[in-house]
Amino acid sequence: MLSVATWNINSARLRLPIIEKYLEMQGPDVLCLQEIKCQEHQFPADALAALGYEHQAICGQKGYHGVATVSRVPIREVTRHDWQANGEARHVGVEVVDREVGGKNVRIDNVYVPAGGDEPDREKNPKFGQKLDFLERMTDWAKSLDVPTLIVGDFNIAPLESDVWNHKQLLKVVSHTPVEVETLERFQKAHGWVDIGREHIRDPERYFSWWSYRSKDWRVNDRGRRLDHMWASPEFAARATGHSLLEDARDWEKPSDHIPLVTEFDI
DNA sequence: ATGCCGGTGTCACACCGA
Repeated sequence: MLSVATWNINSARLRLPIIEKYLEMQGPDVLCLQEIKCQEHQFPADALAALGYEHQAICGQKGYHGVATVSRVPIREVTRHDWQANGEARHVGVEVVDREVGGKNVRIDNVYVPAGGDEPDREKNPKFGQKLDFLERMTDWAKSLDVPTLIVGDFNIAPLESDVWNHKQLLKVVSHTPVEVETLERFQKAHGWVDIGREHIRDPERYFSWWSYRSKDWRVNDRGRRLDHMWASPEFAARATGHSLLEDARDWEKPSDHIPLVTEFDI
């Protein structure tokens, strides 16, 4: 049994109390955090180790972005890709020690895809181009993968109509534009990734993982999007036995605007 | 719904999120 969770935490330091609450409540074997918003030496490593998450791979930077994978089962950091080619901390890849699928140790890649700015036009908005380029480099990486891999994190794209509160209203909003969805589809096809979330909560059922801070009464208005994902190699995904969301976490004290997702595997 | 919120960093604001 191996359980893996992903959560865009929007500051690991500010939200240490709810990280601890989550780990004590759900106790996944591995937790992948995005937007830790700190440098590696500022990450609350000791507090998480005290809860049993002593194996850690942290890729941070000052103030923004940053990812960390913490685990209570042994992991080995294997890569940090700079898929945006600008030095930002948006990926860390680990191997899970002695957990095999098809005779090979499984890998978990934790990624924070760039948001992409406001305007969905790479001529007017360089950040949008950087987001697409990031995904193209991820796709090149995926083509060469030869180990069972789980890639999780904030993809900052809600690909399906049922992944957003209003498909038509969001067609020109970055995160749900056709060009982003097509670019993500090319990534998916490059490795045959299985969208584990949608294997368990099937389209067209509502499935959101993020609600803006700006919309009051998030539960009433429910203007959410599915920006966070857990995608696995086919043979790895076949071992998934369960998948769930923790919507209640959006109402915790000083909440993140994202909620945690977790998948259990028979490994 | 281009923001009514909410992070960080440096010191009243900028910049970022999506």
